[in-house]
Amino acid sequence: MNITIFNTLSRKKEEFKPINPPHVGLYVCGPTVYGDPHLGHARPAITFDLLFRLLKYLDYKVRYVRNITDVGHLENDADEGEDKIAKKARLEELEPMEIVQYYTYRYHEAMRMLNALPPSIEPRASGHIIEQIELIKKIIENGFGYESNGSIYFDVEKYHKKYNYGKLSGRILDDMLSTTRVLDGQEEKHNSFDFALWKKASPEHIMRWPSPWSDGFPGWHAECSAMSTKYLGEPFDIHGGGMDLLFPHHECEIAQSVAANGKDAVKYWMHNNMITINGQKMGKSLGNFITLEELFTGNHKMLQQAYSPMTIRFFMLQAQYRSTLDFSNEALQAAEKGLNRLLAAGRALSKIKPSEKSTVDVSKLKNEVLEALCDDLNSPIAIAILFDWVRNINSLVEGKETITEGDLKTLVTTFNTIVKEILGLVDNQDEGSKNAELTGKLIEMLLEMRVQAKTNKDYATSDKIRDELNKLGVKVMDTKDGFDWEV
RNA sequence: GGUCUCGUGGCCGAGCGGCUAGGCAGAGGUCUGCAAAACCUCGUACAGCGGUUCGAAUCCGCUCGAGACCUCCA
Repeated sequence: MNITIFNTLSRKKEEFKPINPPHVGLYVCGPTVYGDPHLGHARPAITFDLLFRLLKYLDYKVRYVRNITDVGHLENDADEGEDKIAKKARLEELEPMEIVQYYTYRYHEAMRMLNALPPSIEPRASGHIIEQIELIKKIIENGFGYESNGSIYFDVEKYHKKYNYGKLSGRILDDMLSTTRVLDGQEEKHNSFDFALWKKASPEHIMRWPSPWSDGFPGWHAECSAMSTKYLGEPFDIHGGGMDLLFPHHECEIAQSVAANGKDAVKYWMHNNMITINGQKMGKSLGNFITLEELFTGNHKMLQQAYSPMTIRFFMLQAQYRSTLDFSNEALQAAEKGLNRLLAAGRALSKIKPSEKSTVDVSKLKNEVLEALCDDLNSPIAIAILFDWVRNINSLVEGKETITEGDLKTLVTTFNTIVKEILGLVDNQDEGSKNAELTGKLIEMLLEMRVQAKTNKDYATSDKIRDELNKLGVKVMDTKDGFDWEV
């Protein structure tokens, strides 16, 4: 099946054709590890995790590279402020690499809980200083970088004369020239929109490396160009990230690659949209961001309750990645209930008894879901189709619809593959630890006793068992031929 | 100010010229000792005003409103 991808470069959906099939190179901008992972980090992680899973399902050999930015990301993009990690280190009186280590670990933990598969390679900017220096050398050789006081800057104006600066973000250089002219404290740069490739470190700056130009550190944009090329070659297939990185980060990446190698490094650019809270973007400066831990524990003034990692994942998948997604308690609670219904149907599959003939068309499920996902990752449609099947599954359990043994096998495999492997929605209830197994057996023992009480019309006892279990968080449901329960 | 998105039923969210998703909430019903779950039925929504068309939520124009980027952010 062919995948179409909305390419930011052309602003159109394009058919995805890998450069070297069956191999696919996927690079996604990862976090700058100077703070706890938040709701915003979850969006690209889940979006590109879905793409990764889908591509693998379609038998592509995917190399998924997602970086860790641990140096060079400054407080503001005028190439002025302090390095984010250095600042955090100073505030916490820690070694910068302690900050990096701690928040990288926190990020990994959160991603694991969200069931986002680890990338194939997770390179760190600080581990690729040499590659970045080589890249900068090439840019200078080709005449697009200049030295100023030990720092190296990218000459955007010169680059634009030969190539097209702004083609990704739709920015027009002449407009930028006329609207930005204040150069307070930016004497090192020829133009305000020039960006740093290498920054000379001030004496007190801890994170510093030797280079031909000065002891210093690389500019923020250099790492992605250097590392994507190193691990995926040039050109490679897909580069992803949040929409907020479109400008200047990705625009600069393009300029760097083209300036160094004379050609574009990326075939398809993909950008996920933002999470909003009450219609407004979640952002550090707005003070309205929620960390993933707060979300998982419910420990935040805006949260009415805790939301499980799977609820968050499902919530995100219910919207297409290019739409903004508005966060609210109401929306998350709806997602939680919907997810439970979906997962309950998955569990109910084992209760279906095969019949002589099928009154449902199983073959359609897989095709329709894949078709939706292959259309620029339209996960909401895929989920809508799954819910049609939730209804079918429940009807099959009740015997209102029938299915042959062969079709049932297909249904079980297909449904589980889509939900668990492709959408990555796992059911915590079937994570079979010894304890969980024991608990399950104990609950069932109690419920057997309750059935006994019921047949004896001893409703006092039967209700007591149910109420006590409810108190412990076990939901009890009677069925035609017994009972059902969930935690 | 420049560039660009978007306004869909109570809420969230698909749809991108005709066949009017889905989830949650709500109403009624079936089942049941009760409850829960499940199932069935129900709401005819597309910011406003014009235009194109046999036909528009979907295309064009204007108006109103919201938001994003141009500063750090995924």
